[in-house]
Amino acid sequence: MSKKRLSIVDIAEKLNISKTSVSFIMNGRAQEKRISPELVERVMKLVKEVGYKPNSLAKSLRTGKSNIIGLIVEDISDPFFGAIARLIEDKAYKNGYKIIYCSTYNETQRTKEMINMFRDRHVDGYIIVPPEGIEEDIKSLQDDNMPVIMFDRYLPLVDTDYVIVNNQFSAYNATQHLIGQGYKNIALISFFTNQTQMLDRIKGYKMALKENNLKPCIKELPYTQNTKSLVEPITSFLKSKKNIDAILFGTNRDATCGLKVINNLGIRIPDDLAVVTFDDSDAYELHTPQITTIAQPVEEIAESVISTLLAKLKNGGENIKNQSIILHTELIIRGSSVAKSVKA
Amino acid sequence: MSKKRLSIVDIAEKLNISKTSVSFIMNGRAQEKRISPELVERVMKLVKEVGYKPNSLAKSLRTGKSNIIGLIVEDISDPFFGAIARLIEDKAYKNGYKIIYCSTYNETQRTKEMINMFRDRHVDGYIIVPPEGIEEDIKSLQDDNMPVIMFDRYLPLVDTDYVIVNNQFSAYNATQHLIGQGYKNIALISFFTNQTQMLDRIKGYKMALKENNLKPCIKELPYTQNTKSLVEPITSFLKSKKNIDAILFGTNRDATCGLKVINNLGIRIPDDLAVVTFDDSDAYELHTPQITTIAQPVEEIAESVISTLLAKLKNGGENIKNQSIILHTELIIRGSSVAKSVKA
DNA sequence: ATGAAAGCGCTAACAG
DNA sequence: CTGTTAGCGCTTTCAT
Repeated sequence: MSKKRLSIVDIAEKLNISKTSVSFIMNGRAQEKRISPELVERVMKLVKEVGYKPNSLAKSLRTGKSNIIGLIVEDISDPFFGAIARLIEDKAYKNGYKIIYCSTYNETQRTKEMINMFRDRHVDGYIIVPPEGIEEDIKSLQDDNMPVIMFDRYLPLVDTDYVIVNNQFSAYNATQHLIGQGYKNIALISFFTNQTQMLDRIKGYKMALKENNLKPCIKELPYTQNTKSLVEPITSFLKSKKNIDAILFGTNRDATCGLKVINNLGIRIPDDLAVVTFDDSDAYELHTPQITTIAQPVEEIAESVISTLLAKLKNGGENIKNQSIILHTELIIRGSSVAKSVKA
Repeated sequence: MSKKRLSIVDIAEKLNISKTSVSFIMNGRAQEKRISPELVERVMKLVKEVGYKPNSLAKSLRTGKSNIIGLIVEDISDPFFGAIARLIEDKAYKNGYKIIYCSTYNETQRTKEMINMFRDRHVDGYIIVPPEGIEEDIKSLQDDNMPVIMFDRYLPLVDTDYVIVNNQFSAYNATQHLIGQGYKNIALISFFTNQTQMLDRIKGYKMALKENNLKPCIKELPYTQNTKSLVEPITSFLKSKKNIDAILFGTNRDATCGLKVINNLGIRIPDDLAVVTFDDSDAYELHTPQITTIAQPVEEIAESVISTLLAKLKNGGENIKNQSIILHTELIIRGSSVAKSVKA
């Protein structure tokens, strides 16, 4: 069929007019340019007929806009990020933007490469879940006037838009909940990082304990794509800390792996050990007993991220000051954290 | 900083040479064009110094190649597709290709639009999990010599590369397993579609039953993004079919929702009802009892898809005949399908 | 109201 | 060995 794509000149030639007119008409500027409705009619008819589509690459080259948004998340196969990616994608498409995405796995070097690839590809805006150490790259993006918005966490030393949740309160609240249910030796198990979301969660956890004169006990895990490698450290931690009676997991990755270990060891929830985790997932609802979670408002996060970015994009990127949007989580209390039963 | 990106002419001018030379050198064709190593040296030094990056848009416009692969899956937030997307992305990047992705939600119209967007964006190749009704669009892609590979299912009326699993045997095998464990009233619950993977699964299920003189019982569900709407039909099905003693779920979506219903109704697994499902997931391993699954070889699928596509891409897209790659699943037997206990 | 022409940054014939 | 030049397809200023 269409062995060769037709260009704007093909259209112009067939109609014996100049490509300028075609261009104006295609871009809805006929009125403005006072092109006769009759001509507009003829052009549109032919365009429809032959299925002419402007070459967006050429358009981008000329205009400098690509209508592509770069989405850089920690791991696209993580349910939390996957769900947000889906929602963002959806809203972006509805606004005429496409998404190029990739995963950082929290690797600084990889992230830098991804940013460069996107920049190279002339994406119009960036949505980034930042690992540490990319401050300079972000600044350089901003120097080029590229809109950048972060979510899940942010870089304290760079002024960007960002959307996060109230991590500190969420962790504080969840810990208070456990304490209220009678638990006293509450551990926090989470991957180790200096990222803001985790720092805040740890802070909230510690504050709740302090308020109640309890001692914190934190088990730091490495960040790894291969969750199997988390089994050993979690197992030995649980074995060595027999007095722990409740665990707060920092992320769903940690919890998913942790629950496997707990089940393997035959530890009963909540009788032997109460469990609360960040991020909701089907797995927790299906678990027996169901797992209490700090559910993040996934839809609101996606909505805030994309609408903030689109606003900048429409506006030409300037004039609007950066925003910090802090959304609230919901503590969904389930069976894994019910009141501690008095044991023999 | 870099208020304005420099172009190839900037480099050429600074060195007082022509942009052609710069272009050849940048593309590693210095040797071939017998450009003096000394000049190459000088150019590379300046390029590094000022951080010159060729404008890939202009390059694409000129060469017709974009180094982008379009990935169209059913739902990026589904664990199965998310995991494959991640692996594909990884391998693509390693080969110098980027990924633009989107989700179809099995909607024909949406898929057509996505394909058009990708085509418009001049992607070099397509990886598609096809819904029904896009045969013409695919053929049109092929008319333009675009490499297309499908996975999870294929379109019987279009000759493309595809990677699938042995769905019929897998369903047959799983059903035989249930029968071998003493179950006799085995239902299949799955979303309704004429897609090949599902047709094959149904076929395998039916054959196993037929071989054993058992009657099939199929509950068809609509495909929907909102799994909440599946609760009602599954609930009423389970309530009305009291004699069912085992269920095979057609996909992880169906199973995840189905398990919630089962748990809600207080039905015990496997005493009241045995369960087997397609697609493995953390949720099934964490479930009590653990769920028997037909695990698809996610890594192999991703590997086959991307390497087949890359081969076509390197080759210029022609000459290589299309391949059908059929990978094998693994039946992971867990507690949800152990031998039926003799009930009172 | 419409068209000519310049140019976005790059590649690749073709010359020299 | 290196440079000139003609586009890729589009937008947009400036003429007419």
